[in-house]
Amino acid sequence: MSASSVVEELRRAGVQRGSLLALAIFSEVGVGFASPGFTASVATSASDPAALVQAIEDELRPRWVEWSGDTASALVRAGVRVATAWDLVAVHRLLFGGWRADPARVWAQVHELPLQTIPTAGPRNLFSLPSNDEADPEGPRQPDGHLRAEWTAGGWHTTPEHLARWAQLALEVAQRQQAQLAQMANPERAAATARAESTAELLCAELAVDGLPMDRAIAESIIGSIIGERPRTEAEAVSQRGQRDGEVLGHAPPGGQFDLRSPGQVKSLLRFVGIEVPDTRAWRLEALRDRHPLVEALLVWRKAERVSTTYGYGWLDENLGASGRLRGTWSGSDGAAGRMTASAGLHNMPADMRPAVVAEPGHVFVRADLGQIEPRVLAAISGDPQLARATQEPDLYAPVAAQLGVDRATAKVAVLGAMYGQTTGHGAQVLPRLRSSYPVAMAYLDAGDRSGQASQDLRTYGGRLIRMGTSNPNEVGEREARSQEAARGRYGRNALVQGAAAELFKVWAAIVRARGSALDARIVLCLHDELLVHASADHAEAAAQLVDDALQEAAHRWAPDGSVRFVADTSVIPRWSDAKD
DNA sequence: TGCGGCTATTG
DNA sequence: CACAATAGCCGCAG
Repeated sequence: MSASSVVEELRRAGVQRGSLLALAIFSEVGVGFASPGFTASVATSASDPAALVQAIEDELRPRWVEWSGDTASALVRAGVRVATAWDLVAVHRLLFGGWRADPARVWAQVHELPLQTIPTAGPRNLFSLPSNDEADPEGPRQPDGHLRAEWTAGGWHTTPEHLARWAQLALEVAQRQQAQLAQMANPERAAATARAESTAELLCAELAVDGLPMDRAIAESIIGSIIGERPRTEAEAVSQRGQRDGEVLGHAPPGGQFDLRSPGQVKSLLRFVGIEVPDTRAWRLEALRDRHPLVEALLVWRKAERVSTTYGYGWLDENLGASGRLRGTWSGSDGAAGRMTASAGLHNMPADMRPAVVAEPGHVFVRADLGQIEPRVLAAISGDPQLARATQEPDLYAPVAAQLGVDRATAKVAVLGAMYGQTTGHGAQVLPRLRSSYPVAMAYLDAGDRSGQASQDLRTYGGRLIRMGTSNPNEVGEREARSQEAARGRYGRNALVQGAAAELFKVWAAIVRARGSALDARIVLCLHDELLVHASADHAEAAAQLVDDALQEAAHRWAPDGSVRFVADTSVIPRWSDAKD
């Protein structure tokens, strides 16, 4: 079947820009499509699945319904980047919270079926229940409504017809998800979040394939300056290690046997030289630098050990490809509040390594980071008019400090402390003034705190469910229980802010991704409040403008009332580490 | 072998 | 060491 005839059939079936078109693709077998009232499948032997998807994208630009980011990854690897998607896993996590989102679970929860009765995989023809579809006893549904284990276990997609059925099921899930989103407190906003979260999955698939441009020679020279040349043999590695250890142990009295990698033994070692500490964390040792030369040596050792074990030659070998791209796995909505996460050190690369992140020849980075995103987000989601007024200033903490009658540093720790749930220290002393100046914002945070303490689930501004796990009061003592309750309160309080910030960030990233494709400007790193865009030097200014414009558009779409201002610090630089402006 | 504790790195 | 994350090694239980 030719690509053009498939496109024509889909067009006749009413598929157009933005309409749901479910996709199931398995390159060895073929591809299945499903839209309302229309299903099709094409075998790989008859047509290249990726080329077919590309043709449909070019002609119709539907919103592709995909079971998960795996589909997007397969497409990107095949060179196809679609504009929009409806990612069932991403929307499932939005609706129901949590992390687990295998097809059987996604299906069950959206159909309000009990999770306990999800069938577990078994031998194919043993104990398998008949389908509840009499016309199709081999079909995917059991009489109890669950998907049959054979259909969810994987490895079954052996024919194009199976893929078409799988696409049909995806479409049904998407429609049910949309119906559930429509019942939420703010249906339009929840649907918008679902679309942005789905697009984030597309972006994650692209980030994983594209990687972060990194100069291996520079990276190796930075590593070399901290831990020395790359060892050529195992013996050399052992000797280098021993030498590093010796630099510290040389300050200790002779005869002792201490493993510097064991916190307990480091504590003993410090006691040997007359220093007693409850733990050996760097910030604590920092203050004791002058007490004994061993402390300084230990701090230097720790830094080198970190590079040696985590961000050293092994790290480069494992994650930096021959093409000069650092690649990790990306997750679009991870953890407590749905932030993006990445492996391979992409989110926690030491600042010392960042000079090695260099744009390719003829290219630059557009680096943009959001200023004070969390308090600005708090102003928006809580609707606090006084805090919203403060966001009009480029430095939000200046008007807050004036309002509270304290210096800027105090205002900052107070605001951050309020969002984190801090109850002691310098910032907390200003809490009463914060409450009287910004009562709406503070009430919003307190409500999140109370829900958390009571183990009641929360929803973010964009509609993401924050599940509050219930603890077992019988298993812990009274004091421990109270401390856990307080921790849940801080968790709930912060998840509302952090989660909403993640939602705004993804809307921003999605717009940059969409607008940037025309300039061939590509996002190569997402870092919670920072975007790194790799662009041709010829289009540097246009790309920078695009990133700034995208933020204003994102803010307008995400919080249309417009009372809160969002600001980005944007610069065009050859290296990630280069100074702003 | 798996897991909690400790530590360091980042936003 | 407030909130979140990834990741390595040690020590201990099974």
